[in-house]
Amino acid sequence: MSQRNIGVTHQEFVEEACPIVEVIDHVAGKWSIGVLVAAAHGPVRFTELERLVNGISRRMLTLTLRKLERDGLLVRTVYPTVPPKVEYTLTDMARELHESLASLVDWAERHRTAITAARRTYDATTTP
Amino acid sequence: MSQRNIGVTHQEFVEEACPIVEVIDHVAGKWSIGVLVAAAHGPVRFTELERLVNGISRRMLTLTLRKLERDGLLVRTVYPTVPPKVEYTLTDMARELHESLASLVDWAERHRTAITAARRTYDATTTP
DNA sequence: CGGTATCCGGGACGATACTG
DNA sequence: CAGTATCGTCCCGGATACCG
Repeated sequence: MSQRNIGVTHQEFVEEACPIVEVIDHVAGKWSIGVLVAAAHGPVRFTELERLVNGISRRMLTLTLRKLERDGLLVRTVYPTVPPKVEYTLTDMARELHESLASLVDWAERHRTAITAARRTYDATTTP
Repeated sequence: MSQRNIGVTHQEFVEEACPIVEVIDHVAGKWSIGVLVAAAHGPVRFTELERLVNGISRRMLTLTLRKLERDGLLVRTVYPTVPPKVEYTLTDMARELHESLASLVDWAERHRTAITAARRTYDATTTP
């Protein structure tokens, strides 16, 4: 990665090249997985997602949704009612992804105590 | 997330709770997937990984390896020779994860042009 | 209800240089 | 070969406040 990307941010530079690593980074990002999995059941509203995705802030939810919409993984449907109603739906491309994500989450749930234990051991042996 | 986590970083705070989102964040992080997939073939050396994982810097490779080792996903074996030789091997826990990761990478490869196209469309319709 | 705007601290990350 | 150290930048992401 040369230093001659003057006037262009690293973000833009990487997007230009669009390697898989960057695609994965979007799709498998901290919040993206939660949102994608939560939206898999069917159309989901903004506030629902806020509750379903544990620990996400309103700001990050908005940003994550916009990013996923931009990548063509989510469709945003606005119903011009009062109060407003907005629904998010997975695209076919995203639905195809769902199984991989689900198995990832499953793995994480099954092994998270083992991971916590491994960390404690590692920390104990490196910092006495 | 209360504001009363004085004296404790956000990192530490989240690790304490250790929710799946944080486990996934480690495992599915930008570089972690690449490293994990590259190491799946068998024992891999540091320099090999540097070549296999496209675009990673030496620094990030080291940090990623340490993080994965700490989480109990990688075993680091040092051979006390000159020049030194270090091998990284997946643990059983990590090997179990490999299939999910591989299908994720496969998905990303199959759809990355579609994603690039979706972005262009999105950008064109939002910023005229 | 479903956002947007602003502020700001801390972490992610590359570049560069040095080492056993 | 396989790292560590240091530095500087950019961006992630929470807190808070405001809006149609």
